[in-house]
Amino acid sequence: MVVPSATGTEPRKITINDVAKSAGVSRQTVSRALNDKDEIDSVTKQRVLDAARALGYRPSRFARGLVRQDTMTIGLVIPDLLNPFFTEVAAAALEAARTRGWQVVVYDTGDRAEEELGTLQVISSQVDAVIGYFSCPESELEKFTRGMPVVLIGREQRTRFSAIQIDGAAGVHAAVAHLVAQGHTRIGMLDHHTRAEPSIRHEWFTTAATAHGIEAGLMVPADQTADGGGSALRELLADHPDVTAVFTFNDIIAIGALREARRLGRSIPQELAVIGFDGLQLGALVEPPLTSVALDTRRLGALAIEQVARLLSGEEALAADDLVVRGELRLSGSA
Amino acid sequence: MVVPSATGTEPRKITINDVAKSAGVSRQTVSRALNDKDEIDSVTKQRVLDAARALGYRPSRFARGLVRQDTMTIGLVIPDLLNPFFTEVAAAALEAARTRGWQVVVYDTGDRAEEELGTLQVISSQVDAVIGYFSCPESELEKFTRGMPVVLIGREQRTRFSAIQIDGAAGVHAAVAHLVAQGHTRIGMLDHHTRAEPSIRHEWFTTAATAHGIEAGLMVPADQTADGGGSALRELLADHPDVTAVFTFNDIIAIGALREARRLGRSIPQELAVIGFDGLQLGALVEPPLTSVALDTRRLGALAIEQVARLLSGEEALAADDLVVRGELRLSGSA
DNA sequence: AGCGCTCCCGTGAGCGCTCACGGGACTGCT
DNA sequence: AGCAGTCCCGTGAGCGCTCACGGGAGCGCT
Repeated sequence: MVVPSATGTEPRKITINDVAKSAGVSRQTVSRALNDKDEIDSVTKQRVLDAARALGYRPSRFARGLVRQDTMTIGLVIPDLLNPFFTEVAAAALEAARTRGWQVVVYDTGDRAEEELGTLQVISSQVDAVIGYFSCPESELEKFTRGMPVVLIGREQRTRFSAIQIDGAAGVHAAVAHLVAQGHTRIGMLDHHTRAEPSIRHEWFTTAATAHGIEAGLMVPADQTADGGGSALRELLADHPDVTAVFTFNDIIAIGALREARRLGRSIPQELAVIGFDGLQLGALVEPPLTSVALDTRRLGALAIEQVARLLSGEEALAADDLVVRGELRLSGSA
Repeated sequence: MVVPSATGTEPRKITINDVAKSAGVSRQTVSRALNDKDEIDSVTKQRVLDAARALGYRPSRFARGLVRQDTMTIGLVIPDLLNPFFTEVAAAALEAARTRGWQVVVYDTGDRAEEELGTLQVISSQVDAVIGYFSCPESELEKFTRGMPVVLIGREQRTRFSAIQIDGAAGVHAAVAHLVAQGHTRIGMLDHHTRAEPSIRHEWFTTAATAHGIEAGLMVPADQTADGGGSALRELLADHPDVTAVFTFNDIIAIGALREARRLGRSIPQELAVIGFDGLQLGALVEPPLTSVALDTRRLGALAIEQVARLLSGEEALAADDLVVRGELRLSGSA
């Protein structure tokens, strides 16, 4: 019952030897009691357990980990846990890791690319592998992860690392096809506000659009927030009032656009159809529910963990072609 | 450049001694090179670094942790990362932990109370402290966390553990006051669907309601989902068509109610005012934006980490009265 | 009595690393 | 030449734990 808390004085760590001495046995016997091993008398075992409890003993995970090489800890690095997409990815990774009994240390870089390197440096000496969504150049990544399995998420270009690729080409094509079938001919896109070049999702959009013989130049960059989506939509409609449908970089932007459309008095989907990307659960909460090119985030997490497992065990790693999550059009109320 | 991956054969761990041998120095010199210590020639240092890289050496966190007692890892146990409230709590805790250079291992029990014990058992030998939202009885908690600092979140009754208390009394009072000021007299509540007794939030509501001289008996239990909120609202309105305002257990339920109200053709807030609880960021995404009794989740996370720090260092712990996060009415479009 | 067996328990070794110390080689000074 | 001082580098010890082994005590059997 008495848990001796360190009261300002030297909180010397209680070791297995202290317990052994207190119980009048050897450290090995203590170890046996604690780990539920066989070769121990049940009376002795209870005595040891009591002593351990009385002293407030807790085994050192370091010492144990040093001798038993079984605990696996992987680091999950994401830009922003509050971004629902990454929340879903994280939840999926946690779930997949749990089935293997792995620990997951989560690092949120707060959308600051410069934090990535610091995080990576810390991480590199704390985990057995890394799963993450990085924006820093590959060379930097490589520098801090020497010899450690790394699985990237949503990295567009092929790298020397494993990467779970997100392929939305077919899904976006289906989305545009759907809009065209509904009679839309003027379709805009609210892209992600990247520095220079448009996103790969924009590429998918333009290919799909031209394949359907419609103009694909109606693009406005948007901040990756609901507000960003809203103002981008306003901007788009101001320049091109004849636009009747928009495809967005992701669901957050789409939801912002949805909200803005309502404020502008445009009914959805009659006067403006909206299709997002990601397929967040969140999309079902807004009204009307969001049509989206959905990603299977659970599969994404499972794939990442699976690949880490293979890299770690030296098994044959999954080929790049198997590490793909494809977007799939999920029809709902907004288009 | 060559990173010798374990190719099916015995993936023997490369130790500091291997690097030392390869570089023709002692292990201590290797340690010096890797840890950026002083007493080493820069040429030697480079040679060691090259050797380490060539061998794909990565220091063992266990061995390092065993001798340097500085890395702190805390476990964060939450029922469901996909529940936005817990996402915010987790993000806040991560942020607060980061400023201290602590690692955070996240465990998602998937809303299954029986998982809590298993998780706790694993956790108890893997982290230095636990922050979590548990539903299991205190006695069970105690059994698995002997001698380990534990900080609970939102635990209603006082326990022998530290707990960050959520006090919504004043906020809920303000919410009811606001509704009354708007002329509402028939105010319902969509409570959390607990087993037996109503939630403490419901208590706050009834006290606030009776204080304003209005009937507080209009309660319907709801699943903690948007759909749950929707059907609970439908049920409430079916039984009591004269209800013009609802207070909900949390924002998710409120958002579901909002959606359902729209479907029923009730305009918000004119024909139905809705006030939620939690103050999720999510509330700003729906239309109209949600009025809510908001919790400062960042403060919640910071408090939890702060308390853990004190428990860990043996400093004087924060008193229960300081470990309170108070709900505050945040007015928005829905009421 | 002697053997083998089971049931407990303890001892040495070692996991991979860092800390404290010691000591050689070289410099510059008296 | 002799000495202190600086700059490197290596050696023992030990962090706290588990594994492999050895061995004593007690039993029943031939």
